[in-house]
Order: sequence, then structure tokens, then C-alpha cells
Amino acid sequence: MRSRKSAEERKSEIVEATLRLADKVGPDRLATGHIAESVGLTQAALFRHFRKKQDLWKAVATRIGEKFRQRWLALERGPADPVDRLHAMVAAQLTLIQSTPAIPAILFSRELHVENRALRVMFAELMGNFHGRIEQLISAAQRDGKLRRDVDPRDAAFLVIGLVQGLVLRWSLIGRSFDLPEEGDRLLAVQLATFGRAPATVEPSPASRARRRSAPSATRARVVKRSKSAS
Amino acid sequence: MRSRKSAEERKSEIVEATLRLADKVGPDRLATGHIAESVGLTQAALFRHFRKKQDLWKAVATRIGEKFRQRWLALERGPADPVDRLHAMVAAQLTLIQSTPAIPAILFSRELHVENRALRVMFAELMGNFHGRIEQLISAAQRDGKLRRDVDPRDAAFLVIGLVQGLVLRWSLIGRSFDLPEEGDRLLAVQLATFGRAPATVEPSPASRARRRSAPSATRARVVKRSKSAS
DNA sequence: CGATGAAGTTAGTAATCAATCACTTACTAC
DNA sequence: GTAGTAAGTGATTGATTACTAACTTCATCG
Repeated sequence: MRSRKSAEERKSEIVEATLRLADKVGPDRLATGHIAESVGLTQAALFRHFRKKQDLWKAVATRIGEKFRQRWLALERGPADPVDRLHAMVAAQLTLIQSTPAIPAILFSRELHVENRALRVMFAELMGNFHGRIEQLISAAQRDGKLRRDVDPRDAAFLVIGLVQGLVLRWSLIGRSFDLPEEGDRLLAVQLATFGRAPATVEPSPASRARRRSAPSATRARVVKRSKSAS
Repeated sequence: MRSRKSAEERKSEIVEATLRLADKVGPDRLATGHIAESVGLTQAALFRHFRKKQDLWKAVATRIGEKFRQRWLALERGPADPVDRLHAMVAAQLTLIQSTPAIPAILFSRELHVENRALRVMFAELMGNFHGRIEQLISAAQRDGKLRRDVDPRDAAFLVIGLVQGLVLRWSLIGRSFDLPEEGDRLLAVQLATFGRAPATVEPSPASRARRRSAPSATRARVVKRSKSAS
């Protein structure tokens, strides 16, 4: 009763609360009562805004899509160089996941995979969009002569996406104990290096090895302490 | 009542049924009643074998671990060449996931992430083990001069793991409509090529591009039709 | 200012869930 | 063969779930 709000505003509140709680409780265990309590409403009030729980999930998925697209759009005001932009894109993706960590769980929830086919389609499209953008950046970098051209940009994009997802899973499993964008940036530099110019076939000097570690990327040069737990 | 079995046998049956159903229903929605019905028992009988549902999940995780380790062990009778063995390892991983598709869902279930910390530790160890094995193979390949030495084998292993996980997610999202080990083999060849010798800095001829596509790997040379849905 | 519609509440429902109970039946060692 | 034990049953419980219906209160606009 305290502070009655417009439907749109409430809906948004509910969706955000759902995202927050989906991480704590798990998407498939998240009850409408929890969400309502978190927003400060009665459980019944939720159904004023979403007739079925599935409708709420659909709204959540839409919101996630918006978040992604919004960040992708912001990148266009970022660096123009395709390699730099690729770094920025992966960083944006990981930053978003770090601040909305329910996303991976939702991606594998049963709400998505068996209950709500529309949801699966939305995420498939989102991932396709992500893949397309990466593919384009890699293509551009290849045209610029910054990446080798004998790697299919579509496959390269799959590898970059895999990098992101592998990293996120590792991060989840070891209790989110490292900085996601930082480690992602470091790994991406490694991946792009292999996409890049040929290495000397000679043995690498200890110096070059150290250099690679301390300045893996032209854009960001922080040394990331390795996580020891996953080896 | 029909055909009373030993506890060990029953436990195994229950665990396998859980794995089967966790894929259909989702790990967090899987009820003891469903499992019991699938095995041909009453719901109460389940608690004769597992005092708590969590204990059942623990047994399931142990079983998954066994499956992995068993396949890894089998690899030691496989190819000796580290690159070939790497291919075999990734193929084994993907074959197992294809035949036990509940695994990725369990990996992101809330049973694992919030309810059952022991479970998370088990999977983290499993993944660590996988990473270590890949790292060793890459190290060996580097020593043999088959892979470039300026890539940290630990990072390279993370990239390979990411390849697997990205692939599995894509496979899940588009409805499991491609052959997992086959596409994995193809992508791994691409990844390892970038880990390999330098490409010619010259522009690739159309011929070299075609050649790469039709025979990406020395070990397996099947062309895999691309999935169009995720781009 | 007052009516009207939307936002929110209280109080339910039927369904489903893990877990426990007292009890019965099958197998096995002696 | 029979005593002891382990596997399995039927019934039930208390908690939780999504969802509904009837009622109340707020805000705003004519």
C-alpha cells in the first residue's frame, strides 16, 4: 500500500527483483512469494502485473536482451579499431554477467529449456546476434591485416564465445573469486595472439614470455593474478 | 515388490534414472516421486536408499565423475601423439555429454550452486582435473614442436575447455540439432591450427582456404556441415 | 469534488513436494 | 525351518507452490 506506483514502474521493479533473486535462489526454485516480498508487495499483487509466472520470465528475458543490446550499442561510441572493439565487447559482456550473475543460470534453467520455448528462442537469437557481431569484428580485423586470414571468422567467433562461457563457468564453480572482465581480457589477448601473426619458430626467450604476461594486450595492461583453484 | 534387488543395485538404478530424468524435467524440478515411478518403486522406497534428496544428488555427481574418469582412463590405450590424444579427449568429453545431456543442466542447477556445496566442490575438482590433463597434453605437444611455445599451456587449456562449453551451450540452445563430437572435432582443429605453426603472412589463396575446410585435421577429415541457426 | 479505474490486499484454493511413520514381505545365514 | 534383516509399501504430514476471487484504497481527471 505504501507508495503506489504505475504498472510500468512496478513491472520493471519486479523484473529486476526477479533477476536479483534468480541468482540467489535459482531460477527454477524462485517463488512468486519471494519476489513479491523483495519488492514489498503481497504475492497476489504480482499476478496483477503478470498473469502467469511464465509471462514474468518472458519479461525477464526481454530485459536481459535489452541490457545486452544497450551495451552493444554503447560500444559504437567506443574504439574504432576492430581488435580494440573486440576487447571492449568481451569486457562489456563479462561486466554485464558479473553484475547480473543470474544470466548463466537462466540460460540453463528448465524454465527455459522445457517449460518456455519462447525463452529459448529469445536467448538463441541473442547469442546469434553476439556471434554475428564478433564475426564482423574479426572479419574487419582480418581485412586490416591485424589477424591472420586462414581462420574462418565464424569459427573464430565461436572460439571467442567459448572463451567467455568457459570463463563464466569456471568463475561460477570456484565461487566467483576472480574479476571476470579482467581475466577475460587477459585470455582474449592470448586467443587473439594465436589468431595474429606467426610466432617465431625459435624457442621463446624467457624475456618474451615475461613480456607477454605483463602486457598481454595493447588496450589493457594489468597483470592478472592467476586463479590457482581450477588446476 | 516385484524383483527385490540389492541396495547397491537399486542405488545404481536410481542414480541412472535421476540422470535420465534430470535432463527431461530439469534438475531442480525433479521430484522423488518421478524418480521412484521411473525405477518402479514407491516414493517412500527412495528414502530407504538415500536418507535425504541431497544424498541422492551427491551420488549422482559421484557417478558423473566416474563416467568422466573412466573415459579418461580409456584414452591411455588410445593414440600416443599428444595432439591426437587431445582430439580424442575432447571427443570423449562431448560424446559423454551427448549421451548424458543432464550434465550441463546439473552444472548450473541450484541444487549445485546454493543447496549443495559439496556438489559444487566435486564438479570444480572434476573440471580442474580435465584442465590439468589438457594442459599436460598441450605441454607435451609443445615439447614435440607440434604447437607453438609462446602460449601458456594453462591458458591454452582454458581456451580448449571454453571451446567445449561454448559448443555445448550452442548445441543446447538450438535444440541439439547437430552432432556434438563431430563439430567439436572440427572446431578443435581450428583452435589447434592457431596454436600451431605460423600462417603465411601472405593472403591465403582460395585453394588453401578450401583445403583447410575439407581436411581440417590430420586425424579426422570429415567435413561437418555448419549449423546455420546460431549466426 | 466525486466517480472511475487501476493498484493492492486478505483470504483462500488445489496441487505438489520431501520426508516420516508403522507395517509387511522377501531373502539368507544358521 | 525359522529368526533376523533388509527392501519395499501405504498413508499421512506439514510446508510450499501458482493462481484466484472478492474486497479496499489510492490517484487523477473531468
